[in-house]
Amino acid sequence: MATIRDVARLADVSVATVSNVLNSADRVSPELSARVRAAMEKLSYTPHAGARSLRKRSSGLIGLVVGDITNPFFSDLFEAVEDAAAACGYLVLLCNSNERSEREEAHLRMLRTQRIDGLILAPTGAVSMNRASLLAQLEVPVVLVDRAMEGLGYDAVVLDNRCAGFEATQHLIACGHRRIGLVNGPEVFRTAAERLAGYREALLAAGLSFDPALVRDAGFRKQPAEQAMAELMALAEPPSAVFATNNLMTIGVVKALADRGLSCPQDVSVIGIDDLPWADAVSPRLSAIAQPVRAMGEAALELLIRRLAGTLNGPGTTTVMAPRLVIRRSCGAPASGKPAHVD
Amino acid sequence: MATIRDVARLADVSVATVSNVLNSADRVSPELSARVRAAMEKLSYTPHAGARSLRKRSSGLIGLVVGDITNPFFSDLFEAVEDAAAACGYLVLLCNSNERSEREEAHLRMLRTQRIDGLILAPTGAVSMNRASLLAQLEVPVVLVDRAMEGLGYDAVVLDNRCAGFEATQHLIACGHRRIGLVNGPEVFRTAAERLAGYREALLAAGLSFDPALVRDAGFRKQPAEQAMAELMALAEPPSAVFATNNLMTIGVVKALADRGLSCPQDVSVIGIDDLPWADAVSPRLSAIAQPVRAMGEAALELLIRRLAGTLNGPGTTTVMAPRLVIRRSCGAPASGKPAHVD
DNA sequence: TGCGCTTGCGAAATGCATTTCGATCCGCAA
DNA sequence: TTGCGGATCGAAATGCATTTCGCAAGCGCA
Repeated sequence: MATIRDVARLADVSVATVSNVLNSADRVSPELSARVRAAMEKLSYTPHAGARSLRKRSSGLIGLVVGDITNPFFSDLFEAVEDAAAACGYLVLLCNSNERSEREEAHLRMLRTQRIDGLILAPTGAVSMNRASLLAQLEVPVVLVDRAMEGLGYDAVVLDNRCAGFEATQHLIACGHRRIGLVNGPEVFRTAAERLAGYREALLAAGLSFDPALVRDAGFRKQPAEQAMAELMALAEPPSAVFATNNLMTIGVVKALADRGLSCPQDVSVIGIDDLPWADAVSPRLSAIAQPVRAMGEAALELLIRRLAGTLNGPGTTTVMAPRLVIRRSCGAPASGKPAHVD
Repeated sequence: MATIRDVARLADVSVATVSNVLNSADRVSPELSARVRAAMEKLSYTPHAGARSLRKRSSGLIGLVVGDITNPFFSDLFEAVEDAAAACGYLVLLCNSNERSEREEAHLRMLRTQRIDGLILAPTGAVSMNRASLLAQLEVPVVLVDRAMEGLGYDAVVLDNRCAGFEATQHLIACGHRRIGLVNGPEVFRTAAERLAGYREALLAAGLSFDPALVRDAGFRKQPAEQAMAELMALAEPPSAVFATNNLMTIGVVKALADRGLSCPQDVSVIGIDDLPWADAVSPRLSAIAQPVRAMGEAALELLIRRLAGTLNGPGTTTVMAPRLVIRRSCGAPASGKPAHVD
């Protein structure tokens, strides 16, 4: 493979000139530049990223670590970040932790050996000291997405989760529901805690009482959500509507309903967080709280770029994005009587 | 950030010894190794991937380029490849071309500057000479996934598309259907052409005639599939069942049906290629031809690893994977009369 | 014509880890 | 005691691109 020396030799200039053509184009005369470019073309020369990152103190790499790339939220996020990064000349290194923190930490270490210029992190699980120190060792700007971590001083881009919880619940209340189930994630996550808070506020605002029996932790996963939903429906007084706080759990809830022969929204209304491409194709057409995923990804990248450029300094900022209620058909008036109980 | 020299100084050994501890552990005595390791720990030393890739002739990076990471097929593929790669000590660089070949080519160039050790490619669009030469310039093993490219001599891992088309169609025929629509991708893609071939064979085997009016090209995308389905249903003799040859188009087909107030499978049966996590949760519960995505990703990576290790030589091989028919509820007997025509 | 400055270019140092190859030191045998 | 093989270790070269700094040529101006 051709090196910069080969190009220099062929163009009959010094290597410095070739480098200047590549990097500071204005420092070399047009005709010489053309000659050099022709030589590069002929040799189909491509600079060596390793050598380059060795010399400059930057690799042009940005890390993006997510918990589950098969979750549409994260794949959309990746797409948004990659598009925005490409526009700035950065390459993004995607790391999928499968929601396992050892893997996440292994990834963090490997990102360090890659000498990434910056990191966008959607943290999995709780903040361990271990992870905090891994992040610090990176010695690069970090932007948190989706889930904020307190006290580390990083920038963060998050959904207004309280608002999301409030609006979803409010919508169900507006449909006439009085007993509303909540299939939530673990409250140790701020996202879950805040969505719960919004739920409670909406109940309160409507003069409804909060019933802990209607709230389940399904770990943000499909399978447990199915189980949780089954439990809710087995209650003496089952809810007439359910709010699931992420896309995976929404699927679980809908499946649990279908498995018991209950239909939505006739028997039970459902609303979820995260809109999905097929939500308006299948039955029930799911109403949802949509997250502005693309905007979140772009905002995160912009924060990172500004930190890298030195345009942004000082303590971390938190950007809160507004959720958007998408009304389809999965929420209707509660059935007059108790829903048919199939078992 | 600490360098190998700092570690050497602190451990009071030469840099070569530190390097040996890292790379050929057996070449250094246990106690010295421990001392070095302690020094690395204390300095929280991490080797510089750039410098390393400069000296070794490999970067430890594998490229994976896909057309659309938000398509579950590809995000599953990434997950499988990344898992397998991590087990072999490789890092995977995901490139999302958004199905645009300029972007794909830009990615290929950038992968070259990164000096990737190997590439797994799910090619977008047709094979241009341009792309072929970009691949050749990479000078690394290439494994094709999902869509094979003829004549370049690369290894490939593909679905048995003929069989997939055959089985899907056969299933619909077994349900009693006689007029079966095909919402296919562009026939310039072998995947599409072969799925069509399977469809025709199944018709033939059942003594049914092939009606070109029932076949539409929806470009493997949702929106056009919706349109195509609308056209099919507007036919004087609309099909009583439809086979969509990928997940995006399946969604479009289902949506078109729902939009016209038709229900599945009562009015029209639907089967698609690619199984989806929500397929058994919503209505219709979609029957589908599942692709062994994980296995395909793993097979692709293994081929690559064997090429890299020199265990595998010679001309490219093609690994054909068997599809699996997943029967749920979206295929039933055709309605006795013509389906209600709502417009 | 001569002086000083701008501009364009090249030589060489630099960044970090790997690897080759020669040096050293050990124990063991003669 | 001397010599030798083997096990360990270290000095230095190497890979590639960037960048600093000095040099030279070309320019304008007096």
